[in-house]
Amino acid sequence: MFAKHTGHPDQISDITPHPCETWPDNGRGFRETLDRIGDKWSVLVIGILSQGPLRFGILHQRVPGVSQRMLTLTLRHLERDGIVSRTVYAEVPPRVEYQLTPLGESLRETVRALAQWVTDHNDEIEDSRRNYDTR
Amino acid sequence: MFAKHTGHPDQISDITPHPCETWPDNGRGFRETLDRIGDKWSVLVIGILSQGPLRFGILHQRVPGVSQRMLTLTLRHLERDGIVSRTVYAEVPPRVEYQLTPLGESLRETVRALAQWVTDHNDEIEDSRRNYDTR
DNA sequence: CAGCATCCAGCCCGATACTG
DNA sequence: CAGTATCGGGCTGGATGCTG
Repeated sequence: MFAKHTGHPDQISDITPHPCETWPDNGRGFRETLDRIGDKWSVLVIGILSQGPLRFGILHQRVPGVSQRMLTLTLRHLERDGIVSRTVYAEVPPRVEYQLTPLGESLRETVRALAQWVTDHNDEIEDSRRNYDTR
Repeated sequence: MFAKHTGHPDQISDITPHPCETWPDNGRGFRETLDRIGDKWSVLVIGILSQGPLRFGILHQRVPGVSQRMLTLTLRHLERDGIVSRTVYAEVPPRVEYQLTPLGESLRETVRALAQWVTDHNDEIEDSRRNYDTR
């Protein structure tokens, strides 16, 4: 599917010391999983759920700009991947709560680190953009 | 670009104890920056560049599945954001090298942690998917 | 309340062709 | 080698309306 490199000799410009340190393997699954984590809403949802379980409505309010449809889809995907669990309470009106699974918990720190980085460097990046745009 | 939400009233329903612990602020920039990091190729490119500077062609070979067009676009975006720098050498044939800026370097650990997580839990996730799909 | 179904506009991104 | 230009299909994702 990929790695169909044209077969020329690796004329690596010897800049990097460790040639083995390339990407994990280019496996199909790797890409797929990365896409899931990297999609438009997952990180936000995981970040918010890392504070505790929440029901659908609250989640909807807390993720700025997400539509009902996309929140539902995102949650289904995360559920499918075993990152989030869904609990339906037999009440009326219906209540559904979402929370991180242990697998999801293990993503917590990473996601928060990412969010932290974005928060910390946001200004810097916006400056860079303005600079780049006006030249 | 987005966030043209119809302006619904904030009727937050007081369920959570700490109202401050929400997302950084829902700022426009935050979403935008997160989108950049989270887009299809950025993480891969940053991960590879974190091993050292590379020229365009090599990068193209090392990022599995990326088209020339998307690699160019991704690099332009990262350059605009100040994460990657681009150096053109006045030679023939032309040589252009890309490397992480200090800002990009500061993303290194986070990105590698993310990649590591995906690698570590990929199997688990694929199992979960299979399980989810057959019920 | 939580959500699915439907419609459909817009962009993402790959394929292809061309240039300095 | 390292791009730019252009085209077009597919998928993303918002809006709306309807259910249990």
